[in-house]
Amino acid sequence: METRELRYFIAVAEEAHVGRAAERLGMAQPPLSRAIAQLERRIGADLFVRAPRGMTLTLAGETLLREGRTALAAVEAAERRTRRTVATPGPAPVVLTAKAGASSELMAKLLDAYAAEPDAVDVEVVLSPPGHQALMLRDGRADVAILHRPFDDLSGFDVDVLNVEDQVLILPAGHPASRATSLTVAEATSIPGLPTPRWPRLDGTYPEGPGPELRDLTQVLQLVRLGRAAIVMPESARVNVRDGLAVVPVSDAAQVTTVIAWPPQSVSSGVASLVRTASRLFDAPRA
Amino acid sequence: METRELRYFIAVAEEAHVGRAAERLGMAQPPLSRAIAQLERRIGADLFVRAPRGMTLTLAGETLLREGRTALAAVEAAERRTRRTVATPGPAPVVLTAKAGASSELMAKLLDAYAAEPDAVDVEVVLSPPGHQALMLRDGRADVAILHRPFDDLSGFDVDVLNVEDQVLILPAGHPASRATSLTVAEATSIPGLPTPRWPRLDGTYPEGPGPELRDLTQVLQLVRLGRAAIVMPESARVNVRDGLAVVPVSDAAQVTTVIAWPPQSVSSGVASLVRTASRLFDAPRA
DNA sequence: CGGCGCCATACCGCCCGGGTATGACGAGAG
DNA sequence: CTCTCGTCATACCCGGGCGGTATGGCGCCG
Repeated sequence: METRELRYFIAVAEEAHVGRAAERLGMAQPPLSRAIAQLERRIGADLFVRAPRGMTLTLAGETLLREGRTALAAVEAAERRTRRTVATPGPAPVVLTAKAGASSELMAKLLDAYAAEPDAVDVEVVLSPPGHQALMLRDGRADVAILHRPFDDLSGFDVDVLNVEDQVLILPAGHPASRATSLTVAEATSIPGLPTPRWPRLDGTYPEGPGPELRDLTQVLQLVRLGRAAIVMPESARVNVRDGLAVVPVSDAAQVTTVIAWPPQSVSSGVASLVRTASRLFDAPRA
Repeated sequence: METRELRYFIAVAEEAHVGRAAERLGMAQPPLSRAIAQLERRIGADLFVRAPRGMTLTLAGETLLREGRTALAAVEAAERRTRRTVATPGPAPVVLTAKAGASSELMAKLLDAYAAEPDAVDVEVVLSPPGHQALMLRDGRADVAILHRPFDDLSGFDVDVLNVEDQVLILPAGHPASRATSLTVAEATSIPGLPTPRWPRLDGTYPEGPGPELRDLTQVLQLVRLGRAAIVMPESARVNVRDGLAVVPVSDAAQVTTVIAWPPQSVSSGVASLVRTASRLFDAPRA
């Protein structure tokens, strides 16, 4: 199978529509139809069921979509890292990616401590939207990432645990519920008049639901301050809490684990020393 | 980058010789030369240094070889698993791979216990040469594997630890060294007249050294019995020890960890239940 | 029942990947 | 110093395949 075929397949699978997929790929519809048919013949299995409105995946198609995405990311990573190998004759800089607004205190400490190391190399920090960090690590755009269980998919990475914390509910100051000393998740997410905001999925669309659609932490906190929402977050988010906000522990929420993650078989000495610094600084239990 | 280009590059890199690589790929030399040159142009970096005798990798080339191998394996895995998804309409059978002769007792227990489970599916056991298990898992020929640290590269897999054990020296019965109650690695591998056998590397070639070249456990034990060799092995290999052999603990040898490993994002329910059975049966400390 | 939306088929042209023949170039032998 | 050999690169040709346009088949819906 060629990566071109894989790209075509993934486009059609994601759009569920040959015409739109062709447009996205910058080509005409018929050759794409033919390429998909050829792929199905070569694989020896139907990948789509042709419905009168678009196409949907078969079981085999779902397998290929899941595995093919990581495979394609691996190929892109190989190409990207090869390019970067030659670009810099000196010590290779390290690209670190993290979710904008999360673990900022921890990252500041890490970067300060690392810069003081004798073997430190340049660290380029890339703040990307929630959920994109793992993708960037998989396709070679980043060398190392700060990720959070259970939100990010850590599978396939080597990781070191940096921190484990509980979650809290952030809600408008003065709201009756803010007088509680502790809440359950069920209680926290069903307070009348304070719906849970919705975050965009990886493809930019929003899940269905009653809450407002939001894109970053600042927006959320502003909305909470206005008495229009409440949100459950790791307690390290307290550092962002100023006037107008109240915080209540959520007793039964999943613990959030902050990890530093890097691709297996990484040979970058910069990544290795950065990870070493992180483990020395934080080195939390493996919970 | 297309997988075809990647295959070509890997062939040339491994052979360090365009002519031989072309032969191995079943094509003529000139188009292969051209393909490599095109790849270098597209990547924007020299991958080889042209020497009068063959070609050697640059730094960028080494990166592409390392990352490209896993990427290519991922693409092949995607294709293979897609084929296998459709092949069987019923519950999907599971392919388990393990090193021939290793952990046989543990595997027997596991397979017996699993077969008795209510949700058990067919398990196809593939015994392959040492070191090939991880490859098979990476390229989709197997769904789950029994691996051994520190010998196998576990990076990128999800694992459960099943067993941790020390290593012992197996030597001819009656040999003076067999009267020792314990040996160090240095002592065990430098007994006059008892060289350590050499095992083939993944590509089938042998490392340099004084010991005999061998291919499987039976050969080794026979040679030891004949007084021509001695070998350090995990102590579970004692079950293979019969007349004519002696066993001495090796105090400072690395502990051997037996794990069950599977690809991340595996969705096979068969793999999941097999792993569950294994953890329940053995569930060793995570040392 | 007509029109529409969507995918498949038919057919064509051109690019590119593969083949053969040959050149360039450095190493080593004499 | 030169001849030869080994190795990779270049030149050139050919054919398959990929992408393009035009059009057909076929459910759905109005």
